Amino acid sequence: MPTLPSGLLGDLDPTSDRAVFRQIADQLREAIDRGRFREGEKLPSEAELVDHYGVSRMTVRNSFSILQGEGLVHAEHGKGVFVRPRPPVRRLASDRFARRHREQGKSAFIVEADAAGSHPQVDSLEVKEEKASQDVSTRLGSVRRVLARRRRYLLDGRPVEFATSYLPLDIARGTPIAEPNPGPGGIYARLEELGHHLDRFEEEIRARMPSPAEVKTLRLASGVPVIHLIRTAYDTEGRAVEVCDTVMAADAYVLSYQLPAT
Amino acid sequence: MPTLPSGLLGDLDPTSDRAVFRQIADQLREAIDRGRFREGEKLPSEAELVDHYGVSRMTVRNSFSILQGEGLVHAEHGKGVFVRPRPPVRRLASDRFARRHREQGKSAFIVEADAAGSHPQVDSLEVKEEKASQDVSTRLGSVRRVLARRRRYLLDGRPVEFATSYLPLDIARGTPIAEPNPGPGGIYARLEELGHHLDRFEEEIRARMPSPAEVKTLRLASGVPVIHLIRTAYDTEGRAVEVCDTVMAADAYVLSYQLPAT
DNA sequence: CAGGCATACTCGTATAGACGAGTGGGCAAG
DNA sequence: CTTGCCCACTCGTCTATACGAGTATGCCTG
Repeated sequence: MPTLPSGLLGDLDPTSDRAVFRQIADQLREAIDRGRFREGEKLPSEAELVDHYGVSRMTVRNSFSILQGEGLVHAEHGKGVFVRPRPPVRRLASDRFARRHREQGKSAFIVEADAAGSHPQVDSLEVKEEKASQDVSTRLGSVRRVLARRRRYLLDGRPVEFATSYLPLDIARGTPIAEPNPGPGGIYARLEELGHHLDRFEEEIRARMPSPAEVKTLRLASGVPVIHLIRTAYDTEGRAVEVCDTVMAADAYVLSYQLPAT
Repeated sequence: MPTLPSGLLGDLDPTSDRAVFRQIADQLREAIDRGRFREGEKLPSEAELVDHYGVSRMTVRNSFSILQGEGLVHAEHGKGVFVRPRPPVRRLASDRFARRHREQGKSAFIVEADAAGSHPQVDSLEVKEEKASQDVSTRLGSVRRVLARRRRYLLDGRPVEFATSYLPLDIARGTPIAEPNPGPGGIYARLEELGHHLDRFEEEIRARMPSPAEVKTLRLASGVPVIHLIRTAYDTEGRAVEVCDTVMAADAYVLSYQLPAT
């Protein structure tokens, strides 16, 4: 086992109140922040740190688990612990549903990702009628059953977003909206063709840690939160015509909104 | 030590591939989700779970640390492990900076919290001139130095938000904006009085795990992400007149935006 | 009755050891 | 040279133990 380059990491302060594993985590964090370890680079192995600090292995692992919780590092079984690379972020602008973006044949996601030089994919397509949850029912104005459209978005093979659209059956049933591929411009284009002219959207944004199911679906590393966005689309008569529930890997997104200062 | 009520938690599956500590975490998580343990309620102690499952204490603690990372529970030294209560959320509407909200003498935060029946506070007031960071400088259009206004917001004694406003010196120096208390309507009202008529805001939203400093300032429990919001205010001439950098405890906020479907 | 202390229970920190499993490189056999 | 195995190194899981420190309760003392 190669010994640790001296000077890379400091020593422990036995007089400090701070727990040993926190001191080790502090030193590793600082080294990462200062760029002594770069993105994707391997940190010293547990055994090396055990030697360097003269502590037991569980103490070192405890330090790593702190950094993992902060989303700074991730462990790979059999390989080592690595500085977590920051993925390229997808910027969602508040005008992303403007009519002018709805002209092309491909979905906004595909067009935008292609432009950014990434390889986009959409999978997990599921379209079915189901009972509306309490929340969705309230937002759509007390509907019992809805058409649900589920899909997962991937960039360069990595899942980044999982979204479900809910539409009242009297609007969607028997229309292209109920097809797996609703056609150019997506369901908003279809809604307008069907006479439901869109007036405004309302978006609610939360952030939280993912459920185990979300970790699985989005292949999330530990220490990565999700952004939970719920969008409601209203037509010009003030009726809610769609609710879209989206869960995004928070390390892959920046949301951007333009607000008038009225 | 009281023995665990039978039936509350299941048994382990020795044939399962799933690690023991994950199985225990699964069972606790499910019990919480089903409401068998309510918000704020104490979970079985480590010793009780050691007895119930016949595993070592570190294994039980490992299970708890999973649930802590998910933000489901929090431990209190000397007391026990508790289901983390969901605090009341503060809803931020996208029209919160509209002029009509700027008339009253008190800040938007105080007015809104009072209306919601909470006890609001603002502290950590710091107003000083400093060197602009690279990011702030870019956003404000290559300024070197800025006026920085820092403050922390609390609801019912709990810190929920930490914000810093940056303004170019040529706008803010020597004006009420450079005073600790800028007066009724806040700095946006002062900006308009000084002839900088606000035209629009741009808000960028990210979510991530907090830094140790943010954990301290916002007294965050583990497993609680932060929402990082950067707002830039533009005047009618298109000049950026303020950048506000805000870090919010994600469990205390829902952001809401109204978007036209143009 | 009031105050203080002892105690039991809680989680926090740390050690030492064991075995398992994924990865990758080198060496030996074909 | 290629194939396949072995081994070293990595992290993952689990046990058993020890002591420290915060909390709450009840008893004992004044």
